[in-house]
Amino acid sequence: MYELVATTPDGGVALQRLDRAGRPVAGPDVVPRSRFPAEAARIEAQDGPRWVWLRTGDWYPRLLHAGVPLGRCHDLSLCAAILRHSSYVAEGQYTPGAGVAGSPHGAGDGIPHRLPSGAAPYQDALFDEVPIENRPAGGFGTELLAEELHSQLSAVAGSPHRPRLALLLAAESAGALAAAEMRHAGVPWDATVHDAILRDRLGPRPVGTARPALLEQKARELRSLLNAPALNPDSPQELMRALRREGIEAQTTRAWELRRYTHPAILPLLEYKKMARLLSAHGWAWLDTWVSDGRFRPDYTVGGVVTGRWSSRGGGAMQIPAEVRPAAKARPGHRLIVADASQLEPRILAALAGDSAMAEAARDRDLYAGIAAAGFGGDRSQAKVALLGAIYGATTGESGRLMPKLARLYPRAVGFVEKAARDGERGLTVTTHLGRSTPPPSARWTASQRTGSAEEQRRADALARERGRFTRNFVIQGTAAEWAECWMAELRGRLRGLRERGLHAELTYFLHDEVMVHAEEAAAEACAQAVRDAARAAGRLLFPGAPVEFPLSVAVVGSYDQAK
DNA sequence: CAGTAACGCGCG
DNA sequence: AAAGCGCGCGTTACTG
Repeated sequence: MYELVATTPDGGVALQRLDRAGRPVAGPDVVPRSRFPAEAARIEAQDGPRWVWLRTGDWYPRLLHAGVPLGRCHDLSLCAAILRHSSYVAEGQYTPGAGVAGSPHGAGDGIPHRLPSGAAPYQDALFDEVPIENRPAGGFGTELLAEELHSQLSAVAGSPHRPRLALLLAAESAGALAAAEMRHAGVPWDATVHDAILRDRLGPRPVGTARPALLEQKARELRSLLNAPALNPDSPQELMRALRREGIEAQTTRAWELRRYTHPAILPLLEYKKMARLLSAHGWAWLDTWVSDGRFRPDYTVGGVVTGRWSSRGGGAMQIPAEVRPAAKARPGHRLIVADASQLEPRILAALAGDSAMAEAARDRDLYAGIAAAGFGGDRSQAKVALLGAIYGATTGESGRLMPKLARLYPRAVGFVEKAARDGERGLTVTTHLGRSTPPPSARWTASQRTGSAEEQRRADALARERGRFTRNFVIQGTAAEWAECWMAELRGRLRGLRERGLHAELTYFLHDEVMVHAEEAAAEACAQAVRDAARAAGRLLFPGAPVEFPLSVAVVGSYDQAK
């Protein structure tokens, strides 16, 4: 059973029960906005329907604020974005927003969907294309949304991969709930610990925009060592000129390039860059802006990456550097359960390709060691470089040289990624295990492939290879994201069960192949077990019966830095 | 002067 | 060491 939520022209909330096919079973009930949380709580307690709405972010945060968590939903916008490109949906079977009168889709005027220029260009807001004058006053009501749901469900029902596609839409929607819940909970963040780290590395917080004392000291040291009394080390141009005068012919001021030179100024310069980075990216300004009430609350964008990975906005939630992780600290009486999937992407490759030899090697907890033992004379680093090269499409260097060897060892796995690469180079789309496809190549890309001059041909070939590397990686990264989203969805349900037993435990952070749970001491071990159970369940959901396992490393710790 | 591109570096 | 994939974001440098 579905419970549809929509806005009414006068700003109220329309709630309507739909059957399993997405058809209304009764007329909508309208409640004032203020009564929505209480009404939602009542309906949720009654039979826990699958809630349906245009965007989870429009409704769920205020329910969480009112203390009304929900179990399941169907996020029409996220599901539309998947179905729109999916190769698991037959051509012409589904058009996003086709039910909207006057929309470019409905009118059939041939206007291609423009990608909205938002933070997440791959994630369409369903009705963004509808001209303002054609939008129903007060928003999109139950009729339009019910029709959209029905057409999405029909697309799934008619798919040759119905179970996979249904799983993907359910997982993506569960992800949307989890994203709102994690923002609501926030990562417990100890500003005192963070400040202590900054003081230790940079000196006390300066007034205004002055450099902190230790950073200024480092700048003075640099000016002296480079014989450049007026040097501003923050300016790449000034820095480059100063380095040149000292005979350092670096092409860029990147740390890895500078490291190749031996000059007394190099080490202090690298230290300066590290310190300056800490200050600008995770200094006091970051703390002021993104941490409040002892919590860091990033805004996750589900499906924000073309592969289906999430992105985030605000505070760089997916780039928390190791340096400041001690500040992510469990509250008194609580613990953090931090878990990550070990070597997820190569394991996904073994499962996707059905490569039993690779799966056999992956039975080792350390997959790279297993593969090294099987064919790289026990050299783990060689095995790792070779495998990552296969997943990313390396052609040069050590990784490129090892490819033939890897291909002899695991012809099915290597053949699988090679096919994805060749398809991409030819302009085809490729698809993850559960059914997320790449968008078709851009018109510019396609035009570039019909070329004349030798110079244009070279450029076209380079673009084709570039797209091949993208599609090669897409199937792996995208399927890994699906596993991780199923893992999180399973975990979310299990944590709910713990809370019903009176144990406080909340999902607080998610990063590609890693989760963090904040739980009271008494619940910590049960959480760790829930995390492991959820991973097994995710493996069975994606690859039923496959001999591939997805081991985790799980740490129960006081602060984030203590994990791993 | 505002908007944008390029750079550089953090994460998986 | 980086390379080969995917991101966000702060700063500097440039453009209109």
